[in-house]
Amino acid sequence: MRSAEFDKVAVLRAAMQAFLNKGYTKTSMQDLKQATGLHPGSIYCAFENKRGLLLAAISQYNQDRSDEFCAFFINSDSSKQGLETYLEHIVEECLSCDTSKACLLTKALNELAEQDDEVQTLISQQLEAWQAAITNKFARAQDEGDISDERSAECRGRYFVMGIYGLRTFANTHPEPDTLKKLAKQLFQDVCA
Amino acid sequence: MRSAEFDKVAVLRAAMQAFLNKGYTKTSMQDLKQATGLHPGSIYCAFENKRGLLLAAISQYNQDRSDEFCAFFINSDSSKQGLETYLEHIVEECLSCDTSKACLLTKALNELAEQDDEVQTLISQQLEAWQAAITNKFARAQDEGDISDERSAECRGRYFVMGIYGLRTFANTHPEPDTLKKLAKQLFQDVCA
DNA sequence: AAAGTTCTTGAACGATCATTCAAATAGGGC
DNA sequence: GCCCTATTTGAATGATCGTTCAAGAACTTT
Repeated sequence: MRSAEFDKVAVLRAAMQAFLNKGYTKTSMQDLKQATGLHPGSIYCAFENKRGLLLAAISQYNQDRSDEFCAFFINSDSSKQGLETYLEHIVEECLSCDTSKACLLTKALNELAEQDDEVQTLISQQLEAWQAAITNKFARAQDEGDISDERSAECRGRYFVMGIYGLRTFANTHPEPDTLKKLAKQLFQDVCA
Repeated sequence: MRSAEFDKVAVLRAAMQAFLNKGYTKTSMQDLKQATGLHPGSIYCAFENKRGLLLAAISQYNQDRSDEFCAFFINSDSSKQGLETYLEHIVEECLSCDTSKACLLTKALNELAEQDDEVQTLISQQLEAWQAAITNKFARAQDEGDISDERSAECRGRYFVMGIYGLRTFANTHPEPDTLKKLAKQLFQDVCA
């Protein structure tokens, strides 16, 4: 038995960057070859086809983002504070120059949802899990006494997620730090009220 | 002199539907031929190329949406009420089955912004004009005494636009009427507070 | 009604795409 | 150290893409 020579995680991270830069359809196998360092045959051997590479890259992206999210809460005893810092982190991400400011999940969902049910289902499940994780933090914050029980955690989680979607789209045409920070501040204030 | 035989506006509306269904890149000239009824040569004669057709379709889309927006305020003496009805209309649009629930401007911006500066500029200007129109209605509502002057109309306009972006994206994974209506209700309450 | 000009038609073009495959290469088991 | 098997390689393939263009059709003018 001979094992593959490449680092699968590194390849997937390179592929997700390529897909983020140009979108799935416009990213050619040549682009992917250059980005990942893998020849077409190797990609087909490891991921079946271009679409398989996208699915694997999406899963890796979700894993990375999930880990990143959790990191905001491991050394914090205030869930509310963690959520606020997380939101500030997203704003910073929107302000960064590179194209990673978009979310691969929503980007791929917008591009492929209507023509690929499997991609649609996979991404929907991952976005649902992300929303559930956020909702869970709101419930924690309520337990910790930092947020009132007047509105449910589910309600707040949905609104927070909607706000992040909106912020990301808004940042496409208004990448000004002050504007985005002010919007995020207001969003957080409203979602905690 | 012989005039063209086709109805330009009807062709552009058909083209925008095609672009909304599959996205710009994945909409082939064959798709456009079928959608518009125009043969490739005629499209190139009238719009120079596929990209020219997209630009014209985007402008037509913007025109249609602008007219639609204005209609919510012509027979109303309450700008606040008009904005609320407009938001409800957007929610209904998100809930409709067809693919027109997405916005062609944001969809095209997401797909093409990073590789086509002219598309990026055109769409940004139109989104900016849309936001300015909304901001103007908030200023009117303040003049009419229905909304306080505590926060500026610009601030409220930005937040409202951000919320609509978020609602549209959220609807992709959660097309449930009750959820969306509740989110929109909360959004309107927050933006008017 | 005939001529002239413009629009329409759709086959043909080169380019590029995702994908395949047979040859070359290199590690694991004996 | 040698064979076997799995991986890597990259040129070749067929399909599809946007685009072009020459011929035919139709409207306008005289």
